[in-house]
Amino acid sequence: MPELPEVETIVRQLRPKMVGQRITSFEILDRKLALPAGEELAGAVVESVERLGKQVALRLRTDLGNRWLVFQLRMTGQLLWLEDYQPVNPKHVRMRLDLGNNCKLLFRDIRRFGVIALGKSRDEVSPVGLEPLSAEFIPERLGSLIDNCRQLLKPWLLRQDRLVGIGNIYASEIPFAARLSPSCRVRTLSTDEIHRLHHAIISVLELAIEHRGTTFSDYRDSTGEPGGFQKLLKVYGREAQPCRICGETIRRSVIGQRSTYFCPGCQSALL
DNA sequence: ATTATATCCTGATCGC
DNA sequence: TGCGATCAGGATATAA
Repeated sequence: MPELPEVETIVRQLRPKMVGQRITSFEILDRKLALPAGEELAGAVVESVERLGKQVALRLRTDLGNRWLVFQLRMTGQLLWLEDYQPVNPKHVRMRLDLGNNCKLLFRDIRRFGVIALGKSRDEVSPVGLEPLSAEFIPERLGSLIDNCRQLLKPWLLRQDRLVGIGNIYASEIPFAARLSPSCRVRTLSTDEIHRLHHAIISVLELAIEHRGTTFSDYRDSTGEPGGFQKLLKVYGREAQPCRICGETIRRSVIGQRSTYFCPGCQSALL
């Protein structure tokens, strides 16, 4: 499931390949994908490739002005970059962009939860939450985002209207790194705990980016390669295995209908 | 206002 | 061998 580190990995790979390239043609192969005014895409030039939360955004220069083409990969979406006649698994391809020199960008998506949108400005296509790797994200800002919220920590981390980019894997890994229970109430966190959480969010996401994201099932980068961070997961998917820090048995519980993993030894205030 | 639940969708897995 | 049930979860709409 592509979260911030996985999407960042894809964006960093696509940027040098795509910037300056012209979209010569495109095809939508899944009629579930609606793209109003999609005809504006043909002939557009890619000005930049950016990550907006969990979205991959292409800023395009078209005859009608700037356009933003954004891909939400959701559960199983992949953006695959192909050069020349490089073979690819043709199944589940939902959209194809043709660029110069026989290069193609394929949007593959097994479960078809992914979404494509076309907007006229960055604001129009940006998620509302704060980027956790931006300079604005400081402990005091985290505190004000939490404010008086009554939610448990783990579901709070999944809220894209507060912080963007965290999904179910990192929403377990971050509380572990902060030594906080995923089921503690965010409003009860002390100043010290807010600082630990702030540091954990940044360090876990940055380390995961260094390792090109986590492949648990379907995630692949734009070259089709899996990530490397799954080898470094401390709790996610490790139910009944020993904690790498304290040796206690990692446990799984369901919070907000989602699997949640934690170490009862390292993370206080258990469920 | 907040929190819980249902929905979308396919492939992998499991029990019989 | 096959078949049905279950599970995985990002985001959103709707219900409580």
